[in-house]
Amino acid sequence: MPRYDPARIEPRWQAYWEQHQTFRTGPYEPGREKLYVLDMFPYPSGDGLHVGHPEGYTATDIVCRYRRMTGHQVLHPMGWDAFGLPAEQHAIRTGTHPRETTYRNIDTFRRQLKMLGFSYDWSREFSTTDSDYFRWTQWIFLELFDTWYDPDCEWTGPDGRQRTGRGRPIAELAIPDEIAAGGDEAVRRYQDSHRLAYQHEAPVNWCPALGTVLSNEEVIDGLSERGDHPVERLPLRQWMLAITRFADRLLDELELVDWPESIKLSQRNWIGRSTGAEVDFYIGPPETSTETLDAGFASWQADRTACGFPDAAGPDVLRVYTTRPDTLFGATYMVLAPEHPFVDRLTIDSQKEAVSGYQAQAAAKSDLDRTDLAKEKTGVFTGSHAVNPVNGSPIPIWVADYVLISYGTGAIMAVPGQDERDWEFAEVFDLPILRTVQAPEDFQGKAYTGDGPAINSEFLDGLAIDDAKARIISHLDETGQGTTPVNFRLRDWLFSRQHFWGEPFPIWHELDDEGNRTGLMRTDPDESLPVELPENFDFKPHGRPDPPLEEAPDDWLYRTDDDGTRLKRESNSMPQWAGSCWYYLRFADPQNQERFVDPQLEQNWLPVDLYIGGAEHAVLHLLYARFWHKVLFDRGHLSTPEPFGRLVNQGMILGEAELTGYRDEAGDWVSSPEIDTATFAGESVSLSGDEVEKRGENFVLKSDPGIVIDSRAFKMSKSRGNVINPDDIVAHYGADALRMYEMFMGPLEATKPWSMSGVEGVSRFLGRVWRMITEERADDPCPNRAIQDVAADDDQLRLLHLTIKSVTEDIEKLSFNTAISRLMEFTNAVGQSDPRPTALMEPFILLLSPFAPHISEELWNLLGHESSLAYEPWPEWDEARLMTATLDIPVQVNGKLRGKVTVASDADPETIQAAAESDEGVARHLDGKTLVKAIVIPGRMVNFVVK
RNA sequence: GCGAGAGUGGCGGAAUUGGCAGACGCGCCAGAUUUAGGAUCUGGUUCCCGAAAGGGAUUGGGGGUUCGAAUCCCCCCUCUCGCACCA
Repeated sequence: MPRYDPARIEPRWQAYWEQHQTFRTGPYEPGREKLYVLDMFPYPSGDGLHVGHPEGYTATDIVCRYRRMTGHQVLHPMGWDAFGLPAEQHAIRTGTHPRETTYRNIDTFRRQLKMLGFSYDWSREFSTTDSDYFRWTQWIFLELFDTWYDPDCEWTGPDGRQRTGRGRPIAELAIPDEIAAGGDEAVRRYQDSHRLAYQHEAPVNWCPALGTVLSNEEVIDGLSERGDHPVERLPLRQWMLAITRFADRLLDELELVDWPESIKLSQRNWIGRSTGAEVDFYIGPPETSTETLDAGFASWQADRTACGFPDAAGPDVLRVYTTRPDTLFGATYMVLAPEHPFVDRLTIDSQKEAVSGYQAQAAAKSDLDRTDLAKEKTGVFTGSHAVNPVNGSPIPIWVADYVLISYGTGAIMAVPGQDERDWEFAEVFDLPILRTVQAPEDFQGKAYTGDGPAINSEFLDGLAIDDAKARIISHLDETGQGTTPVNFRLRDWLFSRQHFWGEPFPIWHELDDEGNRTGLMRTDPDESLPVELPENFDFKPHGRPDPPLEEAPDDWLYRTDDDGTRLKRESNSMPQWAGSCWYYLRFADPQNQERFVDPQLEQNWLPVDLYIGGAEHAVLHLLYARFWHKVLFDRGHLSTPEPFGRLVNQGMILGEAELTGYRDEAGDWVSSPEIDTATFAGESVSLSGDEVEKRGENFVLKSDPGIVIDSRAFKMSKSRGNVINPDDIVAHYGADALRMYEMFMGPLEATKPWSMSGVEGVSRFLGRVWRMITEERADDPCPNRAIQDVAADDDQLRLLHLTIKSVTEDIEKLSFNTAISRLMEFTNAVGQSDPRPTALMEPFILLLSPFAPHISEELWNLLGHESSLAYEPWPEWDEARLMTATLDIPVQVNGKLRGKVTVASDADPETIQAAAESDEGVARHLDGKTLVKAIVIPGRMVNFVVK
């Protein structure tokens, strides 16, 4: 008597699929519709799969299985984003090589995914840590290194779209004569300064106690997350990628993709394009004092009017960026970021101590501390002044950390009258405030940032903001004191890490006689790639901020080139993002030894048609991947301008809902809204469902209904102890039940709480399906004797066709929860009927198969089919079969439902109205009233309006 | 603070896009089967009044448009998720 036993049938079909290579994508067939469906690249962590993974993976699997049955050629690969810190930290703790840990974790992940029955083409699997893969990651880095961005290049891509601006080979960069005159080395340095991959000093979080560099997330309040050790900010030579050069392209071409608006918006905000003005404030040549400042101003202005606004700010001016040039007359002081190069020079002797102290303080703070915690504005006066270019008045120059060196020019003109931050600062330090926009009479606040006529602004007075901006910009332009650049919030991408477990850079630094870097570089030739990580060396922290690879064996770290130049290998490694930036390309051609992807295969399979993953990658991964894609596109390696067509974010799965009550120190219950979580010192008590009841909006304690109880679901976390392990669910209920439950929980994109009894519900459904098809009481598996080759009746056929239609349409909408409920309705209706026509059961199994493939294969097989149903044609529905002879039509009187009438489905309005009026329940409500209007919508409803 | 999304039974969620609110599942209640438990099957289950027939209320709250609103418009409240001194 075989019951539904997933533990028996699931491994069997998994083995069958593997043996028969059922889901291997064959050679691309021209003319047949293709579908490339991709899951976001998982990091194979040591904890194994969590229940969030199967959510997206099941969704994509359903689409793929469905599309194979509709005749599409489907590309559905899986691989591993396996470089990264956890394996390295594990290695430092245990001495196990990260490679070993990584490949062991991959084995676990692969086993778990196979256990869930996903239809990946495993022959395409790879890991970012495979040298055969990172060889091409390094090659792409060399392409970036070999590319400069020509903002003026007008061209039409293979996609037919016209663009201005293109990444071009560095050899095509025009060398100015004065550079060429400086010789070969000058030319090389000039080229290096234009490459998309370049070097730059950038601060890192150096923790001397741990002897390692930490990421921003690992630093909390200036202390290390592990061990609370102090963290310093140190400038270090780093690699940067000039993603900002592509900012406009990344922004504009968002219109080419089918992504959720919210994700597009996040990207737009992250790129943060703003147009404003750069304005130069005269400070005089070095050594100018406040007394002598005035003297040079007039002649400087005259020079500028004659020569115009220079590209680079000279030593005699402070250049600021502002989006509100119309408020220039209200600029009553200036502020420099503590890191601004002019700070030292502008600080007068008596202020030196205060200023350098302030700079040191700012350097110690992380970016987070400087923003989040700095409620009260801080700063120091340099003692120097600059001249406001529109009215010639000297204004003080301050240093404050509310101005960031990395945005705009690192200096601002402060307009406290129209800027809240500047107002706050002016209040603290008692600086003058001048309103230059007329606030409305009822305006109560401090700084006024709204629109209004300009005041106290001479030739701008009376103009609204936009007009005033235009007017002042043309004035600044004419006098050579300002210009209108575009600014981005987006920064260039810090592309190096001081870690061992990442891709090495294919870069060599030239050394001088003393063994110091000259700043000149050479690259590893393409054919010598990959650059492997060194073997046999201790990757433990060596106690200095520079990368662990600095301690690599000399034969890895040094060599002498043919011309006798001593070279030292780049010792930084690439960040984890690198490998995930292009993996979707490699899947189209994973074994290619000649290229990163064959151009024909790229054209065949790209772009990704459906990309599903968590919203945590809304900005960075998607932006970085788009950036690399565009560089490769510009360089002629790709035919598609965007990597991902349709993007869907799966929602988070929370832990099971919890009911929590609170008791104070005395042990008395306290209502949850009365509790201030920050100060509450009592205990929280977990309650069961029968201890509480619903009263109005809230849950309250049954024993004391005055006490309000918290009811909510929390994010799964080890510390909360509410983590669900997919292995346990599979062991208990089977993979099909887990897959179906995760799809049945609610809409794919919604955040939703886990429910163990929900899993049981779905598992019971699979049991009903099993009994509908099989004879449970027989000793060996055999079809249920109610299943017979008889004709289905009209009602059954209507239900079948309705189910086919709904399930098909729901899958296409990714509305899996409603598709499953349709399948349930079907079994509820025919699961007990006898006989059960084969012609009903077989299409049903096919409809079920994308969701619960194992049980479906088993039942299909039981009904006498020799081979897998994976490529059976998907059932089709017949609209004519959906029609019924009669329809129940609701009848309303004054909008309230008062009855229902059954009429022929093709009845005309008069017939329907007559039937409605004669309905007993309706007639009662019409009786004695005047009929004002009758609305009859055939096939839908009737509404009588009466008085 | 700014931005986005969401508020529907005891719970997760449906609702053809303006036309029978609560599909489907969980939970609960009753019945059948069973020595019993489990499993299974059948029926019921938004709330209130009522023995019933029936009636009333109801999609976070308030207002509006409409014959008709969960759905469209305005105001407010709550929750979740991003971003956060970007000049």
